[in-house]
Amino acid sequence: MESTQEIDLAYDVFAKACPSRGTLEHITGRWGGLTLGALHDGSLRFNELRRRVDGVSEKMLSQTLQALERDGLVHREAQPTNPPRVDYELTPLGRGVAERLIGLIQFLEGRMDEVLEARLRYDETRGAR
Amino acid sequence: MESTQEIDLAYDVFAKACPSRGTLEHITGRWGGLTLGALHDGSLRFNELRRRVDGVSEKMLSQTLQALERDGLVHREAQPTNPPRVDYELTPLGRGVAERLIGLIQFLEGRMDEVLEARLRYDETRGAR
DNA sequence: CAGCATCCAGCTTGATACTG
DNA sequence: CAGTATCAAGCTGGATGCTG
Repeated sequence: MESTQEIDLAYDVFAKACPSRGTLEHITGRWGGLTLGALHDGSLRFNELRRRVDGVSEKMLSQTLQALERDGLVHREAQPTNPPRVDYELTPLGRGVAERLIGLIQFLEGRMDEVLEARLRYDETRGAR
Repeated sequence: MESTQEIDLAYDVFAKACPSRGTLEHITGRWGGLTLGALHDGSLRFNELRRRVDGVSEKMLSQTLQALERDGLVHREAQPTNPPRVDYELTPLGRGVAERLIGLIQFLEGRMDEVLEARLRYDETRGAR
């Protein structure tokens, strides 16, 4: 198990020591944001989540959920039934993070026309090879 | 030059097609956020940026800046002097993104005590092996 | 169903060397 | 100074097979 590797290199965010760096990577990483987004609508079971975060492998979903749970952003509720049932939901902290992340995403989506336009200009200028 | 690979797999953010996905990765990626953060304080030259975003290689900084410029988040101003002088600064769009990103980061930093506490609890419970 | 362990391909990154 | 080109190494993530 090499999940929680916590590399945490020697750089930081704004020239200040940044202990949140690791957590931030769990949030903004490949699957973290998608997972938080999916859970923002409500509690979900493992395989529901897997379908919701389309494209994630069970390995990555598992790793992602463990990281988020460890950081206190997601709560894991396991019923010892058979077959097992495990529900995941955002903690209050996780909701705060998810909302801000969604805010960023929606801001961006609202301006994608600007982005696309900028890309066209850029590609015309330099993409000319 | 393999920079703008734009893989853009078949998944999306909230079960909706998500064209902003690529840009979001530039923003939240390894160096994108750091770079936006550094530029939030004002215009910087390449090597100033390199020192500010401590740990970044010139290759990665170059790639990151190109991606952000292409997305219209960063403006590049090159003086054809000798030695050359190139200044980078956020565009209005970039500032909007940077502010939201910083908001997220500061929210997180303000609650790192909760995160750290959650980790302790988690490690006690499961880290017990 | 809900995961864990292993294998390994390929992308990402960092070092290094070079250009204008 | 401001990059580009090339290359090796290492981590990331997907596929697969197995457990409870």
